[in-house]
Amino acid sequence: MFAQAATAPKLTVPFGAGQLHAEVRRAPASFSPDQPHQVMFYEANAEIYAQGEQATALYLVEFGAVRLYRLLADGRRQISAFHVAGEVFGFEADGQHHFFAEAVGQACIRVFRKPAGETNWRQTLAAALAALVRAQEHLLVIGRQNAAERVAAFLLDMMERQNSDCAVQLPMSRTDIGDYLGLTIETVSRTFSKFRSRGLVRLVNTRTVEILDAATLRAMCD
Amino acid sequence: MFAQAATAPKLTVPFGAGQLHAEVRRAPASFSPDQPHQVMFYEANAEIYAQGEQATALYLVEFGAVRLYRLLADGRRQISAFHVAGEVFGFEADGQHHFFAEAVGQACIRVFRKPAGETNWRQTLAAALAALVRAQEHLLVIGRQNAAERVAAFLLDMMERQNSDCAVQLPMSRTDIGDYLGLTIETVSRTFSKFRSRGLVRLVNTRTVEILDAATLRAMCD
DNA sequence: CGCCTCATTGATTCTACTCAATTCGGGTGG
DNA sequence: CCACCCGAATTGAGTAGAATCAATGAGGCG
Repeated sequence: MFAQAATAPKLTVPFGAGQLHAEVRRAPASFSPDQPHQVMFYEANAEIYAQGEQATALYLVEFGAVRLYRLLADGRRQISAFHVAGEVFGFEADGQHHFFAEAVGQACIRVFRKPAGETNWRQTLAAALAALVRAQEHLLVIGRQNAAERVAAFLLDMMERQNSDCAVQLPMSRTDIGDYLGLTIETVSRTFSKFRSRGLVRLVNTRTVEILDAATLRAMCD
Repeated sequence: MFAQAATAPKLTVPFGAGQLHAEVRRAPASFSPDQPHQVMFYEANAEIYAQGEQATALYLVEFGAVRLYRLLADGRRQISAFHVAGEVFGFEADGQHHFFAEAVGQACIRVFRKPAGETNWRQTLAAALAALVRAQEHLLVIGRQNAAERVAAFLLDMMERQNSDCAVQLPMSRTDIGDYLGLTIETVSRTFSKFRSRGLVRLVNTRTVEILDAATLRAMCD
C-alpha cells in the first residue's frame, strides 16, 4: 500500500519559504498523537492509496498537500478535494476507498490505523462532517458558477486555508486546478491572465499568486 | 422552524402507486425509533430547515423526498442532494445549517432531536459518510460529464434507489433536476427526448420514466 | 371552458473546449 | 556561466455544446 513512500525521507529541501512553515504551525489539529500512528513521507505524486483498496486508516496531513480524485474510463479526472496541513482524509463508508489519494508535492502524513474509531469517534465525525461541508460547497461552485467565479472561489479558498494574507502558494499544477474546478488548463490559465490584467492578482510565478483585490474576487463568488 | 409543516397530517392520498410503497418498506433504516423523536408531515415544497439556522436535529425520511440546496446571490440554485425514504440528512459541522432543506412532494420525516449523538454516534457517522460518498460521486458527475452523461447517471441513480426495475418515479420537477445536475431545464428536457428517440427510455409521463436500456445508459457514465 | 404552470421544441448566442503554436522556467551538461 | 532541453504554462484561432431567448404544447384546477 505504501510502496511509493520513501521510508527514509531525504529532507534535502522539503521546506520552502514562508508558507510551508505556516502549514507546519497549523498541523497539530484534531487527531491527537497518543493514538497508535505512523508518520509517512511521500515524494511528489506518490500514491497514498488507490481506488478499490481496503480502507484501513485515517490520514492527517502534517505538511504538503494531497489530492483526492477519481478517473472516468476515458481518462477524464475529477479532483474532489485538496487537503493541506492539519486536515484529515481517508474515511470511507463501506470499508473501500472510492478515490485515489496522491501527494501533490512532497508531503508528510500521519497515518492512524484502525480501529481507533471507538476512542476518537467524535474527532472522526467532526473531520467527516468538515469534508462533507467542503464537498457540498464545491458542488455549488462546480455546478452553478462560470470559469471566473470558480477560479476566484479557488483562490480565496486557498488564501483562507493558508494564514498568509495576499501571497497564496499553489502547491498544485494548472492541470490539478483544472481537474478540481471542472475546467481545462487553458481556461484556468486564461482566467488567471484576465484577473492579472484587471489588477485583481499578481502572478509572482506559476506557483505563487498575490491577491491584490480580495473584495472584488469575493464579490464574484456570491 | 416547522411553521410550514402540518401538525395533523391529512393523509388523503399521500401514497400513490407502487413505488411509494417500496419506499415505505425501505424506511426502517439505520436510526432506531427508541431515540427520542417526532414524526413530522410536510406539504410539497415546505421548508424543513433554512440556511443559517441552528442545527438542532437529524432527519430520517419516512416517505417522500427532500432536496438540499443553496442559492447564489443572483438566484442560481444548486441542489446538492435529493434524499428519499430511509436516508438521513441534516448534519452540519459547526452547528449551523449551510443549506436549505425542502420537501419535494408531500413527505413524512422522523426528527431526532439532539443531543442523541452520544448514544448513536456510529449510525450518525455512517450516515454522514454515506452523504459524503454521495456528494463526492456527484462532484464527478457535475465536474467532468456532459449533459447526456449527467442525465443518464441521474436516472440510473434514481432507479437504484427505488427497488423497482425499469419504471422510475421522479418526485421532482425538471427545474429541480436541472439544479441538481448543473443544467438548464431545456437541456434536461432535450436530453430526455434524445434518450427517447434512441430507444433508451420511455417517457410514460413527466414524472415517470421507464428505463428500456439500462446497459447503454450505464455505458455512458463510466 | 379558460387560465396557469410546467414541459417541450426551435433558433440563436456565447462560454468554454479543442487544436495548435509559442513562451517560460527549471534542470542538465558542456 | 551559458546553451540547450524538456515539460509546464500561456496565448491564439476555430469549434462544439449548453445557455439563452422565444414560441408552442400538455396537464391540472377553479
